Amino acid sequence: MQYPSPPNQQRYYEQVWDLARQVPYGRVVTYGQIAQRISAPAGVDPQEYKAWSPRWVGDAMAACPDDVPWQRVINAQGKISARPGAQRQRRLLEAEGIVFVNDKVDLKRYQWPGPGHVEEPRQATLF
DNA sequence: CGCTTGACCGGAA
DNA sequence: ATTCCGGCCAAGC
Repeated sequence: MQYPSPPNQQRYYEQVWDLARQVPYGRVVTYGQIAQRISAPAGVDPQEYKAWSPRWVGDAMAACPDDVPWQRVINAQGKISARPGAQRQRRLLEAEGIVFVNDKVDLKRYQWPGPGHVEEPRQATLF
């Protein structure tokens, strides 16, 4: 497949890394989510930005500095994108307390920002 | 130089 | 639920 890159790629990547660094321990974000939080670079058609930016975020993550918690960025299906190293990513997330069911995490529960975890339905404590 | 190859996503079939 | 499709640049070999 063939796809465009952002103008000023390096600066775009840095914006991605800055956002990724804000994801707390035990939480995840999606590529598209990070892309949405970065405004389309000047000269990029909004429609085109919407189409390609999630991939750009993926490209940025592939080249991220060591201080970025790269393991917390996953795809919009709640899965780890296939590649060599995917298994290591899963281990790191599990070590943060994240549970995988059928190779997928519950985004409602772990996606950041958000509540952080879904309270179990609890019966009112009766006296 | 000319290939090849990419951490994605949403809508349609 | 699953597969297919469009989106059309730049780094590395």
